[in-house]
Amino acid sequence: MDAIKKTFGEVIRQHREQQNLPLRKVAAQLDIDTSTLAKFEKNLRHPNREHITKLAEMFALDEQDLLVLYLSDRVAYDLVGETNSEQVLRVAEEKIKYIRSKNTVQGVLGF
Amino acid sequence: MDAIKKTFGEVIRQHREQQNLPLRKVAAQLDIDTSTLAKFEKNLRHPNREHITKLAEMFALDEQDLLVLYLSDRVAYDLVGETNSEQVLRVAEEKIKYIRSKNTVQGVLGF
DNA sequence: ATTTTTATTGACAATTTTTGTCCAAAATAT
DNA sequence: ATATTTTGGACAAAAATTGTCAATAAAAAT
Repeated sequence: MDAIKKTFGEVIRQHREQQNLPLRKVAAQLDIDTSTLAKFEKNLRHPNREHITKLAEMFALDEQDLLVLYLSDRVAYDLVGETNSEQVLRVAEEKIKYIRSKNTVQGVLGF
Repeated sequence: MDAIKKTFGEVIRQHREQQNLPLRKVAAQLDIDTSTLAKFEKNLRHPNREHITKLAEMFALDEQDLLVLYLSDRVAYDLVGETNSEQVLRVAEEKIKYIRSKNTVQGVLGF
């Protein structure tokens, strides 16, 4: 009920500190600069899928949960400045369902 | 109940055709190339806020509704490929509320 | 208290993405 | 048939994003 309110970066940092790992070590595993990881933790740079996967592994987190955390950050950030954000989310949900119901088959979508 | 399932581009085109306006005329008002407008209608290019405002004016649409239509397209497009899109939307909604409750004042957000 | 390690941050070049236009071809209307 | 409209690829320009470096600060260790 509170975890939901943490950002991707906050969660990553929390876990890293819990294990007393310096940026250096985690960054090494991700094959990135410590600076880049520091920015992930401050949400100043965006990790890619591979980064997310590796971070989930390292901290024994459910990858899907971590992905949801990350994606919801982005959506929230995009919409927090919009007055109608709730409506946007509701309409978006309907649209996603609708699009999926049409493209029952593969992944590529005309949209 | 069905309008929700239309994209921004589809709606714009619908209204333009209803009024028998060629791309040329609408594009002129927006001060863009006909080709650009054609792409807006096919969701191959993104209009900016000013474009949306002008389009709402031209077709006597509620600007906020049109904006919701446009933003929800983007969110839907971003998430339609994700298995956990519904969860993402729910978490995003909570986050938006949370962020707003913290930044009760102005617009700039640390995030 | 000094040294060593870690974290922070801005600046930067490189890459990627997005943008709008031009142009030629296709479609439609007159 | 001619004129008008629409389409879509290619393109350069602009904008956004990326990851690193390097200098600095902060923290921890000795």
